[in-house]
Amino acid sequence: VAKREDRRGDDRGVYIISVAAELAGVHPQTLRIYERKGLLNPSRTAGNTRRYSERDIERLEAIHRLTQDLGINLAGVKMIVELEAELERLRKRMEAMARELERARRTASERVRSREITDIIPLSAIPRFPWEVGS
Amino acid sequence: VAKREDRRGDDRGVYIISVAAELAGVHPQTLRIYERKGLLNPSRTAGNTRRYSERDIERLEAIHRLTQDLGINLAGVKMIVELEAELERLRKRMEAMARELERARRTASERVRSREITDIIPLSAIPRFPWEVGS
DNA sequence: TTGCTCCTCACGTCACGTGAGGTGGC
DNA sequence: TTGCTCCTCACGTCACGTGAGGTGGC
Repeated sequence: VAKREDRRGDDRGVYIISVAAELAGVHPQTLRIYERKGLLNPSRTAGNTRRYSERDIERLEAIHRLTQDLGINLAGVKMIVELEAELERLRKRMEAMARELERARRTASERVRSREITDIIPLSAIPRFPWEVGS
Repeated sequence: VAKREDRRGDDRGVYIISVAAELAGVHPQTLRIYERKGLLNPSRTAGNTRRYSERDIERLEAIHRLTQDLGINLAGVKMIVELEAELERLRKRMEAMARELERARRTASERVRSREITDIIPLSAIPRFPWEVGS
C-alpha cells in the first residue's frame, strides 16, 4: 500500500476539502478563507469541487504553524511565504555558484598541470631552439 | 547645516520619542508597543528616556508600511524583518562569491595567456626542434 | 435519499492603535 | 512651573476562525 509520505511534494489533487481539513487539523471553512486570501490554490474538478494535493497539505500545515504558533495574520503569512520562496531560490543559485567556483579553480590548476593548455600557449612562449630556453 | 539625510543609517540616538513619532507619522504610544514586541530597540539616556537613531526611524517607517499598507500584524512584521535580514546577508555573500568566481576565471585564462605559466609547463610539452611541433 | 460540496452571513475573540490618567525628572 | 517623559488601563476597530443556513451535484 502506498503511504502518504511517498507522495510528498506531489502536485496531483487527491483530497476533498473535508479530508484536507482533517489532515491539516483545521476547519474546512478555513481552507476557503485561505484560498480567497491567495494563500492556497487547490485544483478543481469539472464539477467545481476543490481537490487538494499533498503539496497543498504541506503548505497548509506551514500556514497553520505561522498563524497558530506564532500568531501571524494572513497578510503576514502571504509575504513570509513569498520571502521564503525567494530565499530558497537564492540558496539554490548560491549552491550552483559554489560548484561553478570549485570547478573553475580545479580547471585553472589542472589546465596548467596537464597537456591541455599546450594549444593555447602563445607562439612566442615556445622557444625556437633549445639553447634559447634560458633567455 | 547638516541635513537628516546625511545621517542615514546612523546609529546614534538623537530623537526623543515625540520627535521620532512625528518623523515616522505615528503615535508615540505606538513606539512603546513596538519596543515591547521586540521590533525596535532605541537606546536610553541615563534618566531612562528613549533616544531614537536615524536607523531606528528608517526601521520604523518600514514597519509602518508593513502594518498600514499591507495590513500585516506585529508578529508577522517581526518574522519578515528577520527574513529580510537573512536575504540581505545571503545577497552579500553571493556578490562576494560572484567576484571570487570572476577572479578565478580570469586567473585561469591569464595564467595561460601570459608567460607566468611557462615555468609550470611540463618539459615534455616543449618541442626540442621547430619541425617537431606538428607531431 | 444520504452526505458531501458550494456559497454567504453573523458572531466571538483577539490584536493593535489611540487615548486618558497618574507619576517623576530635566 | 511648564512640557516633556515614564508607565498602566480601557475602549473601538478590524481580522480571522467557527458555525449556521440554504443550495446543488455525485
